[in-house]
Amino acid sequence: MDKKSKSLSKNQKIVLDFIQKNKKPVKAYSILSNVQKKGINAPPQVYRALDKLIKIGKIHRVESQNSFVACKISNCGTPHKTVFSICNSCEIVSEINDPKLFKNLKDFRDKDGTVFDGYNLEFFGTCKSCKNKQIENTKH
Amino acid sequence: MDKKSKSLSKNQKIVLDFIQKNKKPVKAYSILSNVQKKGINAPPQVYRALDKLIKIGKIHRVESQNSFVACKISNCGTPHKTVFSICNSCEIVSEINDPKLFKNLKDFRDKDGTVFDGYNLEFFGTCKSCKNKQIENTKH
DNA sequence: TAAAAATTTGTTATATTATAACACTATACT
DNA sequence: AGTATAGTGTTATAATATAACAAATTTTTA
Repeated sequence: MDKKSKSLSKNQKIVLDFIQKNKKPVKAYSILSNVQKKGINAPPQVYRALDKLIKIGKIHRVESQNSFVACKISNCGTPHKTVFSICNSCEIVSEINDPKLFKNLKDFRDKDGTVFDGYNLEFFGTCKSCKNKQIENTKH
Repeated sequence: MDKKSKSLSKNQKIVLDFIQKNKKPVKAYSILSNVQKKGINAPPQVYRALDKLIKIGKIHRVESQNSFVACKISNCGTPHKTVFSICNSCEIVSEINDPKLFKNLKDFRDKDGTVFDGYNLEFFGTCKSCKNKQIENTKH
């Protein structure tokens, strides 16, 4: 079907599997401690798998958190073109899929007319659920 | 004049001064080793100054590089509303000041209608000077 | 299909980035 | 003057990431 998808190696599968099971982004050393029972012993094994998974677009790095999250955009396959919203309170991260915004970013040129290969955009705010909790805590 | 500007402390001035002298973003430990002669001895002193300078918008953190750069937008005073272009080759970083893009980002709402407090956008590409060098190296 | 090339693995050690905790000092506020 | 707030200096350590090397595996291609 998908010509691009060379099958992943053992460690890459293990790491991807763990990341995909998590709703929130996960940290490298959290991945490590959670997959040690599967035979991954040391940081380089995790970081190598992460590098590869990022390169093929299966996961993204959340720069402001040093954490990693599965790509939610069906087989986007594009690393380094990412938009996230991040809750300052619970730190949950959602990948944003907004065609109009994508177009704005894709079409952006700087003053020199430079065309960019990629971008990373992180929005910060308070998610709905956390906002509701804050309101709850106010009335007492 | 500017009611907001409480004067900076000694360490904050030293750190800001060093960052402003550099065209490229600087790393925390590079700051440290460069200001030791001025009496800053340990990482926490640097990181505290960085935190404060970020909070008041004098500098910004370049998330993908773990580095710090002076704000180029005259007294923008707004932390966490940043747009950078980053050269993949020489790693030079320019702060982008594009009103139309700012408006797009400011006005952006996610599906839930969440309003965001801030954002960080990093564009990646090859700067003009590096592109020219690459062309130079091709013809031989 | 055998040899060469490229990728992945496992491992140890170490580099880099960042914060916790504590006692103390300076500055601003009323 | 007294208290609150912010900043300092210090030691120790936590958290994140990579270098380097030998071996095994998979992919390519001749």
